[in-house]
Amino acid sequence: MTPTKLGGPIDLDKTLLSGQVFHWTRCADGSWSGLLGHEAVVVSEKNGQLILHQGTADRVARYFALDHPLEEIYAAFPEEPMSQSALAACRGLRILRQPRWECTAAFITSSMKQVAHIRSMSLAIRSSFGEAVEGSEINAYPAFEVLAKATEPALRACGLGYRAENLLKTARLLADGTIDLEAIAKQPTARLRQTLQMLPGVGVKVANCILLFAYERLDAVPIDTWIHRILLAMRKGRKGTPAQLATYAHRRLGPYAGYVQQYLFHHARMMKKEGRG
DNA sequence: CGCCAGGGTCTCG
DNA sequence: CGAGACCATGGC
Repeated sequence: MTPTKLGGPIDLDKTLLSGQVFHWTRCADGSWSGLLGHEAVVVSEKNGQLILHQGTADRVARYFALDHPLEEIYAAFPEEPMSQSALAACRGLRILRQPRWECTAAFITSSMKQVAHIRSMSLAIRSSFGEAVEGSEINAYPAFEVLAKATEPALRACGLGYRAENLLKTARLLADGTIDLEAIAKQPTARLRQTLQMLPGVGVKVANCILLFAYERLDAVPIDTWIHRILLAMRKGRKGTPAQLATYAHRRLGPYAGYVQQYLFHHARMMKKEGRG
């Protein structure tokens, strides 16, 4: 197809390398290939604009959240120095709108894992259980109905370790209709967080990742080890319970706290990578 | 090689 | 309620 300009501004590398999604692959020419469900997509970036090379324009534009009002979001960033330097370093990073199940499954496997290994687990699960997609190197993420029929050893063979049991139990809860990831989207955030935490392997941190990345709750703040350290630094080392830290994050990071959090997270990781050379 | 990773859950005091 | 142990695996 003829390359089409979809809009922007966007920083594609930062968006796809910031640890919110794990299956995209950067090609030698700088373009990115990935999947939206069962559709193969190829995109690139030119002058801060998203260029579509393969895929359905409106679906891709929605996935990359080109409608998020970045300037309004940036205006709501805290004046606080760490947030401002993260903003300066990560302009154009967008929070994607991911498929619910795929995002839920990926973050169930994420506990005590580095981003690189979450990716390898995702690819292994796709390879073992997913359907082939024409025009794509990788398979689609398997539906929960498919994983519900898998075995724990088969999931462990994908590198999941103790997380295999959680993913399997969650897939079975969804397959038997106990929870409907689409129907619960209309719940208010606090209740939706509680509902998600009914899934095995989903605690408050993973629930907040799912809220932010798959349910458009841009004020949700996942507090992992990185954000934990950053919040403690903002509080000048003053400690507190997880709930107190969450309340602090909410108040301090503002109405788009999830966006601020993602910029802080990505910026901190990139700084460490630079430090290693 | 030893440390730590986008944690959750259960048990104990 | 809060702290600690335990859970597998791989990158660095």
